[in-house]
Amino acid sequence: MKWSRHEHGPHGGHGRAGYHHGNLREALIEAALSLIAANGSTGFTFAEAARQAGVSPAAPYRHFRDRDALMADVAQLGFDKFEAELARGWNQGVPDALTALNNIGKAYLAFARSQPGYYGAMFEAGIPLNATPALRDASDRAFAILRGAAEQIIAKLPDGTRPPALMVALHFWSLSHGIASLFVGRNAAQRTLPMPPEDLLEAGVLVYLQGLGLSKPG
Amino acid sequence: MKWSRHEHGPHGGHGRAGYHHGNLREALIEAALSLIAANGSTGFTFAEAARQAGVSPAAPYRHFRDRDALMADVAQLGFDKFEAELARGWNQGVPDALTALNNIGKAYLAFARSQPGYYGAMFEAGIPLNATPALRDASDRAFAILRGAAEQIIAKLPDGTRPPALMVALHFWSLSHGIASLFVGRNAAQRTLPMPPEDLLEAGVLVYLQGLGLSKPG
DNA sequence: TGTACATCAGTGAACGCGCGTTCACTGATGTAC
DNA sequence: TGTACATCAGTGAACGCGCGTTCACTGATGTAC
Repeated sequence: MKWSRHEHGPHGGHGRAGYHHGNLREALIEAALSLIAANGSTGFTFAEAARQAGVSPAAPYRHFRDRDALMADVAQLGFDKFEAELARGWNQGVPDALTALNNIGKAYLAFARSQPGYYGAMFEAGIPLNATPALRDASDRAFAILRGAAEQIIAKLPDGTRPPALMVALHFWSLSHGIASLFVGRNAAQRTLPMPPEDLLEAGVLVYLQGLGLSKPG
Repeated sequence: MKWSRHEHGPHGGHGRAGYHHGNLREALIEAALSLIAANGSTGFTFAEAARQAGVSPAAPYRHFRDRDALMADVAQLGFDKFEAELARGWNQGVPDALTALNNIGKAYLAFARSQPGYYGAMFEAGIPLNATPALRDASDRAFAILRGAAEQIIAKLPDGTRPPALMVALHFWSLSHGIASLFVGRNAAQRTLPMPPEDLLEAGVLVYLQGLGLSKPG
C-alpha cells in the first residue's frame, strides 16, 4: 500500500502527503525523542526513526549527515528548550531572587522528568558538546541563566563576603543535576526517596544559601 | 595456532594455560572494565570481551548467563570497591568529622576519575539496581557510608536544630554525583572549570555545612 | 496559461558488519577405587 | 600408583538480526520563458 494524499500515517497525526513527506526532518526528531524516552539514549537508531516516520531507511540522509548529527540536533534543540524553561523559572528574579532560584530548580527537575527524550540526548547520549558550535552555544546559553541568577543572588551580600558568582552557579547546577540524575526520570523507580526530589533540592538550596549568609525573606 | 602451555595470550599478562583459561571470569571482567573505560558503557560487548580474553565467543556463557549479567557483576564489584574507598576516606571520622567528610568527597571524585570502567557500569550503563539482590546490597552499603558520616556530622548540632541525617546524606551524595557527572572523567574535557572539581566540591560542602550551623574548626 | 526542465526529497534493494546466542563437540582436570 | 570415568571449561561453526550506509533510481515540486 502506498501513501495516498491527505492520509495520516503511523507517525502520530503528522500528515504525509504522498511521495514527499513534507515534514520529515521534524518527524525524525520526534521519533528520536520518543525512542530515547522509551528505551534510553541507546535505544535510538536511525533505522527505527525512519520506520516510525514512515519512510525508507535511506530517507533520513537527506536531512542529517548521519545518526550522530541527528542526535546532536536533538541535543541542541533540547538545550534551547531547557534554556527557555530555566528562564521562565527565574522570571527575572520575580517575586524575589530566592524564590526565583528555587523556581529554576523546579524547572530543572521538571524538564528532566517531562522531557526524557531531550534530557537523554543532552546529558546521557555521550555527544560531545563541540559536535557543532550551535550545540555548544545552546548549552552555554542555558548555563548563562544559572549564572545570571547566581549573580543576582550574591549581589545581596555585603562587599567582601561575596563568593564568585560562577562558583555559586556551578554548585547550584551540580546539586540540581545530581538530584535529577539519581532520582528523577528513568532512575526515579530505582531509588526511593523519603521526599519528592523537588523538596530535596529546595531544602539543599536553602541550607546552601544560609551558608552564604542569606536567609529567606518573610 | 593453538595456545600452548605457559604461553601468554593477547590478554595482557594474564597467563593462559592451554585449553582451559583458568581465570576467564576475572579476565572477562577486566576486559569489560577496559572497554567501558575506553569507549563508554555502550562500548562493551560480550564478543569483544571474549576476544580480549583470547577465548571463543561462546566461552563467556560458561561464567555469565548473558551480557547483562556480566555488566551487573561489574557494577556490583564496583559498588564494593566504591564502598571501600568511601570508607577509607571517611576513616571513622578521623581526624575530625568535617575533614573526614571532605575526604569522602575526594574519594568519590577520585573513584569517578580513576575507575571509569566501574563508574560507567554503576551509573551510566542503565542496569537496574535490582538486577540482583547482591547489586542492590552493594549499592546500599556504599550509600550507608555517606549516611553514617551525615549522622556524625549532625550530631554536633544542638538538639532541635538537627536536620534528618538521611537528607544531609542525600544532599552530599547529589552534589558529589552532580560534580562527578558533569566535570570528571569522560566529561572533564567537555566543560572547563575555573578550579579542580575537588575544590568545587569542597567549597560547596563548606558553604552547606555553614548553612547547617557548623563551621570548620581551627 | 502551458510547457520544458532543474532541483528536491523520496524509494527500494543491497552491502558488509558485528552482535548475542545456540549447538554438538572435545580436551583437560579431578576423583573413586 | 594406575586406571576408568564424570565433570568442567573450553572450541568453532553457524544462526538470525538489525544496524548504518550507499547507490542508481524516480516521483513531485517549483520556476523560467
